[in-house]
Amino acid sequence: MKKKVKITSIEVANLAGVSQSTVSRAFTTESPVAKKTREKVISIAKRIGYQPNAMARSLITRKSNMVGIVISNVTSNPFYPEVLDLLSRKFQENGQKVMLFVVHRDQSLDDILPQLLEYQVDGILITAVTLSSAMAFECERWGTPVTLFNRYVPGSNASWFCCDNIAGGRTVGQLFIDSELKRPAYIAGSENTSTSIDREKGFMEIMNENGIKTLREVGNYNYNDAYAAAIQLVDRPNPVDSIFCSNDIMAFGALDAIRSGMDLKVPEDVSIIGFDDIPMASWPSFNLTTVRQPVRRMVDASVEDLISRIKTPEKPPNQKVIMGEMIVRGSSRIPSEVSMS
Amino acid sequence: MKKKVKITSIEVANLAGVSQSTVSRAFTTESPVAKKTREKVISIAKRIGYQPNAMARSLITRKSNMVGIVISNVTSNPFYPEVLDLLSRKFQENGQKVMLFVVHRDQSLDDILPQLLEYQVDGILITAVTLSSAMAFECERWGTPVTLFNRYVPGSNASWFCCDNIAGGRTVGQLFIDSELKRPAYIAGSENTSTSIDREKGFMEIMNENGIKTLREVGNYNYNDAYAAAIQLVDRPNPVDSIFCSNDIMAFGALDAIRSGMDLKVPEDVSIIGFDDIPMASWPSFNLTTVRQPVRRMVDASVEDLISRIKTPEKPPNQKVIMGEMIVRGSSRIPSEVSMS
DNA sequence: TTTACCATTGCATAGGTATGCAGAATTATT
DNA sequence: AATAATTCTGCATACCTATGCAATGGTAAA
Repeated sequence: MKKKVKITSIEVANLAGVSQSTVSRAFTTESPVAKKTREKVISIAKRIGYQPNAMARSLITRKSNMVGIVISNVTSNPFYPEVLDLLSRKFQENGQKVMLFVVHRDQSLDDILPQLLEYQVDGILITAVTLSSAMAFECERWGTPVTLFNRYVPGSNASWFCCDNIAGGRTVGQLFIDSELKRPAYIAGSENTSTSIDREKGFMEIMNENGIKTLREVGNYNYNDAYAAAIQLVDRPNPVDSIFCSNDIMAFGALDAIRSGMDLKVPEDVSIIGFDDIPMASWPSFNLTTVRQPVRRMVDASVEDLISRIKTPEKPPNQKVIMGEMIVRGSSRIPSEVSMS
Repeated sequence: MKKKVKITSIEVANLAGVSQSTVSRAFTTESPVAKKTREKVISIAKRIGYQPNAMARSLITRKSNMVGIVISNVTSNPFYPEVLDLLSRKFQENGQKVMLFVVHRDQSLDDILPQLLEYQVDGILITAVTLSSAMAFECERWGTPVTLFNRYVPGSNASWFCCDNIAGGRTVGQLFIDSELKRPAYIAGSENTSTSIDREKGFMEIMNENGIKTLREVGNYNYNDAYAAAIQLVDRPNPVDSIFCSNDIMAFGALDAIRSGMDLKVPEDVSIIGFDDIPMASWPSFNLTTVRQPVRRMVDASVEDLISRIKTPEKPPNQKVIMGEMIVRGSSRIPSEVSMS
């Protein structure tokens, strides 16, 4: 339909009566060009619809101004769309384009990272996905900085920023104990994720310290599995009186299971606490007590880290744990005055 | 920390004792290379960690194998993360990388499209964002095909694929009428979106045909505004008995407003119907009657259209409307036998 | 054995921009 | 007005890979 002729800087140069170099310089802010010349070039460029070719530029500057974002669980947990939104916005503000990969369970990072490296991304941000140390090494060899969001890799020199999941788990446990709940349970997310493992660890620590036996089910970070798990925990001889779910979505599943499925009351019969504090948690239907992840700060820290390591490759990686905040709403019993020491 | 030396095809060539051309050909499936040579090259490449530079390749082939996805509402409506997930997966399956832009209300497409064109994307897919005809023209001039998902631009020659929003609105209206509801209302999304306008149009058509007066509020496609709007509609002398919300998230807001806010019953006092059928709609807490958008088919159609127009630029654009499906659940009164003709 | 033919390979160049260096044009200095 | 100091500009080249064309080698046909 249309002439597929790409307009190059040379044509602009010819029309403006200058050299190609000058056109190039006109489009680079710091380059030395007479103000008048630049204006002429820019105006002609606009008229004929010229735009610099980022590929050619990247080839020579060795900077693509692209970062790779690898993410998963975008549909199963509303927390991650929010993360993606914030990440993407922040990268844009810093002049970085985003190459996105949404990973599914049937895919491995090992197939995705090479594609990112092939496109010369300046850095890679990985969230909700576990990075193998082999791949971490591959990126290191390639000289591309990697930052993990809410995951970590022990051996590597990737940066990472996590919510303090262990502390979060402890806080929840402590709240249950202060509320004199005696039969707690934990519904795990996906078994091999550090987030679920750490939240469980903190929670169980507190329970062990207080000599309280704790049940455990697996909800795979999704609503339906958590719904079923909650039924298991309650529909038994010695039902639990409190459930800590490793994320909010599962907490909703548990809530619905307890209320609609079992026809019990929350928090009178069962206290339920989640993790994330996604926007829905504050909706009247759920009114969920939960641990708020400091998304903004985690995003800011991650992006700033990655960008600074792109600018200064010799910088060492950063690793930081950021505290969450307990948000008490109506789905959990409140500690009575008496029981508070 | 690391030597930032990029490994090029020339080094592989030297080590393998072949020319750079041969290395290049070894990495291109259809190129004529002796099987043995290719194996040697590949193995050496793997050993020293060589990967072709996609930028350089794109420069010469004039194909970036990247498409741009422009999206918004990623956090406010769970429908769009799902769309993004499916789109991204489908593009990946077709060997296209995705450059992502998440647009916010304070941003204009006019700033974003040039960035995509600068990076030589082979095509652009826009969803949840309105494209100005000026920008449509700009892409056309550049020779880059554009496909719209759930939006359309009257004048342009962009492709678009929409759910049949008018028909969806009519179906909802008809259901209310069959259920003998007499005081219906519509809660609009964002005023200037074609989706909200069309759903309203279909709904109002039916109401007008039946001579039923219909109230109207605006919910801006978000939970809180719809919550407030629903209160308005019910907390008044002559309260409504049925509400059609332009998407599911607003329907949840309306539900919570009616039940928690006003302490009324759904569907006994008020019937509520949404649009989208996001996964949450089937949760027991909501159990929402809604119009399911045929996401899969819309995604498949959009991606296939864009890819085919990338391969064959002279192909004319496609425009198609795809029917949704009414999913009846518990939030709406069911037509009695008697009232069915 | 000679000729024809096919499968591989290398050479040379193109794709569009950025940048060091040197020359040209302009301004400041005396 | 002449010279020195700046500011601009153009030339030539590099970035890395893909590909048309010609040359090479080898094999099959005669």
